[in-house]
Amino acid sequence: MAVTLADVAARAHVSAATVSRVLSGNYPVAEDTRARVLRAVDELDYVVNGPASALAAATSDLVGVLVNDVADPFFGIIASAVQSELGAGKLPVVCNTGGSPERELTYLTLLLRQRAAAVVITGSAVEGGTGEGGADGEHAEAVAARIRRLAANGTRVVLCGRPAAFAPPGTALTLEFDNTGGARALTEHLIALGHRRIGYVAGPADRTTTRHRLDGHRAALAAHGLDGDAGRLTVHGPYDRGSGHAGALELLRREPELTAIVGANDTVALGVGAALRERGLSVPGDVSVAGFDDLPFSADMLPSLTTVALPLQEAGARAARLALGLEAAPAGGAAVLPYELRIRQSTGPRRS
Amino acid sequence: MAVTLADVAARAHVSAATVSRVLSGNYPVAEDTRARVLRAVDELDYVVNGPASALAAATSDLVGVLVNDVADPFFGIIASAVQSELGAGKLPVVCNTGGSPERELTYLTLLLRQRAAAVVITGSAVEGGTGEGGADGEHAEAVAARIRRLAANGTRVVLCGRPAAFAPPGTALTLEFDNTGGARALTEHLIALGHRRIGYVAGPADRTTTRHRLDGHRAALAAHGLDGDAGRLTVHGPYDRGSGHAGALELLRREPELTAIVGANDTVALGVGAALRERGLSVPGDVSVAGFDDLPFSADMLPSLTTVALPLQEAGARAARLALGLEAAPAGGAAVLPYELRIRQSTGPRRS
DNA sequence: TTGTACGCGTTATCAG
DNA sequence: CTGATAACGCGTACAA
Repeated sequence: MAVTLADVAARAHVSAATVSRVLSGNYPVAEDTRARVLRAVDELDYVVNGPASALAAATSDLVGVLVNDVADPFFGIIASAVQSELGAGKLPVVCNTGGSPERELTYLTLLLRQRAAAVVITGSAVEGGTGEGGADGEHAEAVAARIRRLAANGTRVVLCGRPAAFAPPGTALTLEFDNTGGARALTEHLIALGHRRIGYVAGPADRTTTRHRLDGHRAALAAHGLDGDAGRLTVHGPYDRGSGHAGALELLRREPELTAIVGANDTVALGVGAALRERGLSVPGDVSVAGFDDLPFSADMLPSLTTVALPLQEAGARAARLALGLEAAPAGGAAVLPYELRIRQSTGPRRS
Repeated sequence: MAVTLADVAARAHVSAATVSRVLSGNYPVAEDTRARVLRAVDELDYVVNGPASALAAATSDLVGVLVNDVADPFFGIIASAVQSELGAGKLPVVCNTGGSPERELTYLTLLLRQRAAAVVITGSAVEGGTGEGGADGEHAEAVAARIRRLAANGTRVVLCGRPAAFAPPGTALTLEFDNTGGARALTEHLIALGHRRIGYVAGPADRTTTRHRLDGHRAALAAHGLDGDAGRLTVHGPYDRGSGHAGALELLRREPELTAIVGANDTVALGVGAALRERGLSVPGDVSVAGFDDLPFSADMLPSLTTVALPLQEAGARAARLALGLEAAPAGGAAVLPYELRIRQSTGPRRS
């Protein structure tokens, strides 16, 4: 890695400054000079020193992408879309936080250290104990502080799937999913099918996404006077298959007359379905099952899963464009992305 | 971002060099001095300038991870494992190459520019037209050249799921999957069940993984004198659901008497199953179906999918350790990871 | 349009 | 164990 700007400059008989300008492309340079420089670059197989230019320019071409876990298709799809939209030139630094605010903080600091050009924070936030919908837990405060600092440094911050309230006003752009609307539509669908005792296997109680989806579910129930039992018919657990399995069993224990179970997401619904099968219950004959997210495999389940589709890909791509400043900020700095109810075979009329 | 090493030094009444040593931790510093420095760091909320230190130290703490597409669980799982094993401090730069050698080259160059500490290259390679098992296409040459340069720069290179032949000798460590062995075992399983006419929906013809899996399949067939028809009973396509769907239909057209179809991977098998159902064929009653990779959803399909499990997580974690130099290199610089045949419900005795 | 010269914030070498 | 000081390689006012 011996060849530097100076070497190229010498070979092209120009100054280092000129080479820099040719490579940056943001400054007028005579055509023949440029050609000479480019040839020298090629002949020497010169590769820019990223850290050096980042130091001098005070910004790198790294873009941080915080996700719970890339192995989870929900995040994998978003991360993939971000990365694709970034195009060559920008490099996505994908960080698994596992949903832990501490690790979020750690990575945000690391990204701050790298002078990242932008940061996309995906996934739900952990809510503080006291606030309701606000961002006032101590961790939320710390994360907000980091975001403020990032923004002050010129790093663009985009929240994707997290309420705008979790970043100080004016420091970030936000893309939210309509979790409440989707959940409500889903439960309305079940109620329309005649279901009255509907179980809900929710995510961890302290996540915003969990609460929003639950809010939508409860709103639908309340609209039909069915919310009296809501507390008893709700169990919490992580957003995984095991939680759906255990949750379904627990719900059935609490209320054998259940005719429908909603999973906090598709993966949970998968576990719910498996538990039901083990119990000898048919889906949707005995019990209807529904999920959320519409991950790729959901349509291929048997029976295919009724769920709520979220524009994950679009969200990621748009987040990337916002992060690069290629797209105008949405009005008010935040946009809500639409959901789409996907009624498939796992839900049907209530058993008589 | 005004606060620098010098500011901290001033506050702690020491030199910048001392602060640097305290923060790097790789140099003896008096206990009280260290405490004073640490306090100053804390009080000023100092954050190291990554690019600056990368420039001075000639290496960053970025680790490149090249994958086909993180949205694909196969790669998502590996990437996630790499990232988790990296721990805080190292940042994973995840690059989607879409399997394209050009983009692989582009990202490798970008990583070279960043002075990445290490690079993990996952996924199969594209084979040159002339060679057989070698790495002599022009693209392969170019990629090899980049790898050589990376290695020369001190960047550790780890190939994960790609033959060692695709990196110049001594420049990279390799973790390979036993695709051939797994494929052979899978087809042996089908043959043992009585199947004689077995279709195969393979991946793109020019990928090493495709060839290796096909080799294993053919070897099993040959061992039982069933390879006469192999060419006719094989179709190629991308590693996706649509390919499995179309492939199954085409195979059925070519040979209506087919009693089993193997997909190049689980996603392809999903498509195969869907096509079969549409044709009114039952699985495994009429036709047995098998996949490869054992992705998370495979066990939950109905019928659950017989497949070959690969230690994706372990591979990613180990690749990360090799990349960090935390684990001794395997003998000969390359290790082959074991597969595990997972016999489930999608395969059964040949219909009579 | 091109060259000069300095600064970016760290690390590492070399004294002390 | 600690302090100067010289790189590290590039961007960019400023000058020509």
